[in-house]
Amino acid sequence: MSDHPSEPTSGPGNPRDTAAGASPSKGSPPASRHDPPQDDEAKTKPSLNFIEQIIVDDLQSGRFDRVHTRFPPEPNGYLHIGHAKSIVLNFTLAEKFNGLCNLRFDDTNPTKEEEEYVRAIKEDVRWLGFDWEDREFYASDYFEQLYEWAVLLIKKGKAYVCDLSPEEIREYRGTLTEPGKDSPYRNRSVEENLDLFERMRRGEFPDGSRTLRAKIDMRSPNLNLRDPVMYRVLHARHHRTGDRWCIYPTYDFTHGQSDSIEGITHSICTLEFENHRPLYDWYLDQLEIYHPRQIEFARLNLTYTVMSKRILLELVREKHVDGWDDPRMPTICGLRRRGYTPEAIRNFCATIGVAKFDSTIDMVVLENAIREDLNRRAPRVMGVLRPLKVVIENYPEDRVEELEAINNPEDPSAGRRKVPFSRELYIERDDFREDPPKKFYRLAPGREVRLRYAYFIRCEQVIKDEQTGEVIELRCSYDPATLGGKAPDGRKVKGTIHWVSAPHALRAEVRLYDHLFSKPNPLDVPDGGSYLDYLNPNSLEVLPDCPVEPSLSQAQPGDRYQFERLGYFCVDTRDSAPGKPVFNRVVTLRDTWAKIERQQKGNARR
RNA sequence: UGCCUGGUAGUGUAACGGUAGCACGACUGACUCUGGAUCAGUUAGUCUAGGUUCGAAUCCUAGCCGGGCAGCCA
Repeated sequence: MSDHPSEPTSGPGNPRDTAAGASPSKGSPPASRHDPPQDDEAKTKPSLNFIEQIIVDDLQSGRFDRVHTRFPPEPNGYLHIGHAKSIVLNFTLAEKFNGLCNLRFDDTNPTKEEEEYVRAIKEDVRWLGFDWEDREFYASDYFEQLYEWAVLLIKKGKAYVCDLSPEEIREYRGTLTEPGKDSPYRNRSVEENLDLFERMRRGEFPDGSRTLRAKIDMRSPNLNLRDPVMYRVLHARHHRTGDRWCIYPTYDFTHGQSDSIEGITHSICTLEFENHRPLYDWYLDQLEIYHPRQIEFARLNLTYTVMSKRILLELVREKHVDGWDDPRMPTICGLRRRGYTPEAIRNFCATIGVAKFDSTIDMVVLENAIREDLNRRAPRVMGVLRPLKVVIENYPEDRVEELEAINNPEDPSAGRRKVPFSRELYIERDDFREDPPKKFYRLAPGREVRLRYAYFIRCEQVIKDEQTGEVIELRCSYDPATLGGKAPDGRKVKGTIHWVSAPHALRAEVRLYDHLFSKPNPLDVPDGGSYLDYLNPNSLEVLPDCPVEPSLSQAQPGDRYQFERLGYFCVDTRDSAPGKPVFNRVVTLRDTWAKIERQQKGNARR
């Protein structure tokens, strides 16, 4: 990622020495020898997003002379596509301006965080293609420093130990429209506060009995400034610090200082922290340490899914999906298992842009991103999802031809392969209609179509199940002169369909996915309802036994293919077995016929 | 009723006081051994009302509408 001279980074326990001495208001950052960003690039490339614009301005004005960002997840769940937006933003911002981006875990709540999430988050960020080098940090590494800073604020008379219960704190806080009132413990002496806070650390008090609070302003119109809690008593084992602590700093007392310690220049975060910025600034000012600049952007929303970690957790715990990596989940690992590529996700993040306006991206934009990527790189194969048997009556019983097929028309270097052809084939049920509607170009009684890479065939006879009337087999004839798909007499066929030779077919399980939710915004529920009411009952369809061309016996877990005319499919990394592959449908191909059919039905109804 | 914040085609996103552009979608058409891909074209927008200005999406004022905030979550 970075081929430039490495930045003198600060590590945990090694706060920049310049930090404490820096003028707090200007927050003059530690010097670095980086070239300022290329102004010409900024000018020749006029379309900067608003964050890039701010950075360019900061660099020009001299507020900063380098760019250092960070991606700060809490390890309390798996990353989702919304996090991808933030990851891509932070890492590419650093890249564009020749700077650095840290990975920092904001692990200040031991009751919700786990080592497993840390592992998974690192895997996902790496998979997306980003490298934080040796800059893997943890807010928990700063606990001792944070404690000292808390003591400093007590000594300055800017923090106090409060004995109010959680309920009382809420009552004293006031409401959105009414001011709060001072805690009765607000004016304890510095000595008493110091003593109490130390004893909090020593574990003398039970959970929830006392807090350390900043002494700011109980009448502030910004509720975050009404004496916010800095430390709470929590006798919980932390995944990294073990039992070393029984008091933990709140996120608000941690985040800004962590960015400061790491010498972050631009702290990119989501909109809901806008109201917290004055508080972060207050801490930084009181502590007289280096100021990063916080910039808020709108988080990603996508139609037909949810981005809330809480809800995602619920879907997993209540088994509405098959784990965090269920291919229907918007998680990075879910998308990965589904068959999405990192490139597609990064392109997606690049195209959706970044702004302060709360917006919802249509799921088709994500789908288009993977289509575009896989169209370029996925080898084509033939597979039949819902087989209908075809017997070519004038084709010799024991004859087998090896026909040549193109692996990827978008990429000549992908080469060609042989596909066996014989008298008995499977075609897609959808490719036959006994009573074809207008504009249906495929097979019907008496009609001729082309079998891809093979011959023209004509449907001579339809065989049905006597009981049910269901079409079970087609009797066809082929024209030997049309091998390769062209008729010497110049006659044309409108349709080309895919097929698999029945005796040669490999059998595969295919999993068809659709939106997890049936409603564009599943969170938009009437009173008494739940997003669960909108879970799409058809989000997964399993086809256990699909004939696919024999070359697929070589497919490895994670391999992606285009099943011609159907969509892109990825060999499942969990359930696929040699000789019995399992394919996940990543996304369908654009389906013009389906659209026409929908319109026809729509018109009929009118 | 408080504070913060935002509003540009259907959906996103540019335009930095000087011709409202781009992408996706939708709709046409061309091409095609994938009804895929590709190519060409059409469609449609500055929340409202005032003001400043030769000129306003951009600056000012008022209004309207949306989002966030009352965890010892992040």
